[in-house]
Amino acid sequence: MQPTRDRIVGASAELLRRQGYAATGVKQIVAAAQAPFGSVYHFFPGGKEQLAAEAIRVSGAAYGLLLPAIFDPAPDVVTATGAFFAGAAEHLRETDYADACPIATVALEVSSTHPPLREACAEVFSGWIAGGTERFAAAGLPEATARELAIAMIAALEGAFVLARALRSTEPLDVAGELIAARVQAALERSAPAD
Amino acid sequence: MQPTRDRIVGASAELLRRQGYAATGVKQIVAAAQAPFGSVYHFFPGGKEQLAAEAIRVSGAAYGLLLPAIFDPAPDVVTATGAFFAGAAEHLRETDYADACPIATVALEVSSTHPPLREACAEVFSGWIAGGTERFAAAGLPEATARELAIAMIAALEGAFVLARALRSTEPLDVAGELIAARVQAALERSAPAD
DNA sequence: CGCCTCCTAGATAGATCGCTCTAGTCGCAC
DNA sequence: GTGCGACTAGAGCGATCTATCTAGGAGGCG
Repeated sequence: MQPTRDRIVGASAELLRRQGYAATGVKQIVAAAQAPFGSVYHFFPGGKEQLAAEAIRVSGAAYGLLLPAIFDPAPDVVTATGAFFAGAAEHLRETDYADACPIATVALEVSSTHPPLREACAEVFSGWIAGGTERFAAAGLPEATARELAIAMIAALEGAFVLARALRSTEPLDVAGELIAARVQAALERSAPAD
Repeated sequence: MQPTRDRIVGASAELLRRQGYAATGVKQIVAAAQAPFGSVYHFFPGGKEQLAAEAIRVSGAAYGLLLPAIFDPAPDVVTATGAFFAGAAEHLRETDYADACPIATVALEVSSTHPPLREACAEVFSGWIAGGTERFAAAGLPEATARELAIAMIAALEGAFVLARALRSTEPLDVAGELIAARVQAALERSAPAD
């Protein structure tokens, strides 16, 4: 079994992803993690907030690894972009529309009320944007265009997740994925017309 | 002063938008609405959940009115699309990144835990999609294309809100707005090449 | 062996949660 | 005036929340 601390962080990340910060109790976390209650405050003297901040950073970093995992082995960035959305749609369907973005729920919930958690979310998003920018730039796009596409891709994914979970349909993910992939293609053609 | 019932719904909508469902207490709602506690359970025998469902529907419908308000007087749909995102960005800045989508926070929070609230959110989103489809179709686009653009527009807006609130920047809204407007333009050119 | 540190274990405090309940006020119909 | 329904008003219930507290077990080191 994983060490207690890791189990606590892992269980927190999963619960935060599904139900958000306020609705997730410390008791619920320790029950899911099969950990003693006191251990939470031993490892995280800052309490629930510190634990949530770490869970956000850890699960955000883990989710960010999907970028290289999907983009690097793909034949081209357009295919990779499409696969990115398709994979998200599949995972969402498999988990009965529960597992979308690991941090978006918390991000919206706490942005105006818990500055440390907002900052943790901001760091994660910035990391994703940097990762996406890197991939698009590696495909030959100018830095500024690459960054815009990365932001647009992540925004489209997040928004499609919102619609998909509420509507219980992957249509938004399909539509958004196609649109972003088309945009990436168009940008590539524009930046290197004589391919 | 507005009737008590309306003040309760209004205060609920505002608090739900900013902090979500779980973090918003009934006591906090009546304090903000300057209403007696008992009135909540007089008007909403279903309790907090029923109240939240109505607040979602009301504020969702109100937000949906932005679509005709912006699209109908605009010279063309491309300009309107841009203005839609620009207006959202301005409002977000004005409220110190507190007021974004009135229902997205709740939508993510409750989609897997409170079916009646998920359904209320789904109805609102469906209404917005229908409204957007109508506008794009009126501009001459085929029904299917219009619907895809409407979904993409709303998804991009929602996702940009998530990023913007966390990052405390309107850059995602600017980028997403430009991308969607360009996509609308491209669709128009494709469907009526000999303008 | 004794000692120290790290971690487990959970009882418990104090505040807050959603909600119920009773009592009272107000305006309108007759 | 009298009666009635609609609404106001908030005390208080049981449950649950986060966080603290004390006590003990496990293992390394002298």
